[in-house]
Amino acid sequence: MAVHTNNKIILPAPGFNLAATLFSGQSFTWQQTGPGVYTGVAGIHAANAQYIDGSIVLIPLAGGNPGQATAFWANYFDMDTDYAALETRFSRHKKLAECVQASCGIRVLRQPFFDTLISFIISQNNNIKRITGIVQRLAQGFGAPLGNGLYAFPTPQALATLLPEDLADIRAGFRAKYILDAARRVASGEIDEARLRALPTNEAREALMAIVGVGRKVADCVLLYTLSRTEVVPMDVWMKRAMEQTFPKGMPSCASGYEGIAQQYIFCWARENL
DNA sequence: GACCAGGCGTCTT
DNA sequence: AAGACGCATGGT
Repeated sequence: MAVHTNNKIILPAPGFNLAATLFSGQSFTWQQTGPGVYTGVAGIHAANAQYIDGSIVLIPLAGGNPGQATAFWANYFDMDTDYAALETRFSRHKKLAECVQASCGIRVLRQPFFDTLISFIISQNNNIKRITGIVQRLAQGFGAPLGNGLYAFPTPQALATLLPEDLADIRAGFRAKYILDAARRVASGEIDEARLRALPTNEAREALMAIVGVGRKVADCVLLYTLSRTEVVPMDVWMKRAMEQTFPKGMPSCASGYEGIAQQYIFCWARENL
């Protein structure tokens, strides 16, 4: 499945679209650093990524040993899910087939818990460009340096003791207090990733929504992008508009169990066509 | 259910 | 150059 040789990690992923996935609004920690080359950070890991001959080719820049890095990125890019099979299944529905066509090769990333929680708190009432900037400044200001000008995402502990004014330079606006509330609850153990994983989706959502600044939408993004609860559909106002125009009767049943992934396809299609 | 909470990217004038 | 508008929302 995943091969690592000469400090390279090769993840076979036929039909994958790296750039579309990286910049589809799931993650805010990647940037293009060359033609077809993308540099990104997730947790303590950093890597250059390219898509070559049907495979994701990663050159780790920071993180654990080669074995750990391989396992981390294979999970990150959701290698255990058969996207070809999903696309075939979604394509049974005429309209959803169009969305699959348009989204060409999107995968739903499995991102580190705390990164995702904070990133999506920042994403509320905000746009991708600005979100990326805020996340970057947060990492530079409070994350561990990884070399090459890259910074790990800050730990909950690093943020938990801060005050909103300490985040002024981050320019997160009114979201600063939300970031800190989330960090404190995670640092104290009140919100615990392992415990959330053991919980049914409804209860995990409820627990997340106890954080000030986490509503239904942000909670569902965390459920989908880190806990891989593919049945949730993080429905925002923009998406609602797209859905009502595209699927007046709701999500097609052929997506059943993978609504969140189907939504990602719809989202990409809608961005092009609506 | 209305309204407010930073500030910034982007589009208009 | 300045102003308007909207934002992958949530709290009050």
